[in-house]
Amino acid sequence: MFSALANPVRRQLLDSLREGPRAVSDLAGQFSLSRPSISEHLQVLRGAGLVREEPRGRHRYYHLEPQPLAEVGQWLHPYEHFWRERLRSLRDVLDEEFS
Amino acid sequence: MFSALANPVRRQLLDSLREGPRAVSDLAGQFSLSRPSISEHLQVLRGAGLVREEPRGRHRYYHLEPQPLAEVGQWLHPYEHFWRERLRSLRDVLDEEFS
DNA sequence: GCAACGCGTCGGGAAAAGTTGACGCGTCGG
DNA sequence: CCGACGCGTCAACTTTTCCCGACGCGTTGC
Repeated sequence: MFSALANPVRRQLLDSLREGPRAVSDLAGQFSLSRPSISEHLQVLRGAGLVREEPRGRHRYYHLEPQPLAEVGQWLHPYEHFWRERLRSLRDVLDEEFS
Repeated sequence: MFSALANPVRRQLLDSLREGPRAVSDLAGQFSLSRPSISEHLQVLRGAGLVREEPRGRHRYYHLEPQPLAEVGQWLHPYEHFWRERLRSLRDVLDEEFS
């Protein structure tokens, strides 16, 4: 899951798919990468359950499938508490400094 | 940032550091990895700003520094909307199915 | 039909990541 | 002062990731 998101190209692919389903060549147009590379990135995303493919004629539309990202949110959750804590204490310091 | 979290060992290191600062050998004990490996993983985390080192005597305590994780939260945020949407519609289907 | 198109996949090469033993440096305890 | 300890770093190796050209297969349009 995390390793699927480790690559910036794959994250950008997901970002693009937020606006709706897209065909491979269409997606590949955004990058200075060969089409096979994009195809393989999409396979990785599919392996993580983050996209779904819908073959339509000779095109193949990829759909965003965001549920697995909830797992990332779960991992992140205990830390959210921590960094909010941090920001709060920072704010307190600043309050004291400039009050 | 994401690539720093891509490795399961590094995520587990962060998890351990949630409970408080720890020395390297102490951390290394949890894994079936050599100590140098752990050291280098910690360097990666330090490069991402996720840990801070506090040398104390011949030990070196690593502290969790969770702020940069907020960046992950930000990236995730637009998707949160999506997967909640998904769960809601799933719930609606189930409601209709079993009501 | 048949040429052009859209894709997946495979083979192979390059680059990056991960792992370890060996070494060196500072610190601690006796 | 000296041996043991904790740690970072380096050199070398293995594994994984990334990228592309080449190929094959089904689809589309003429």
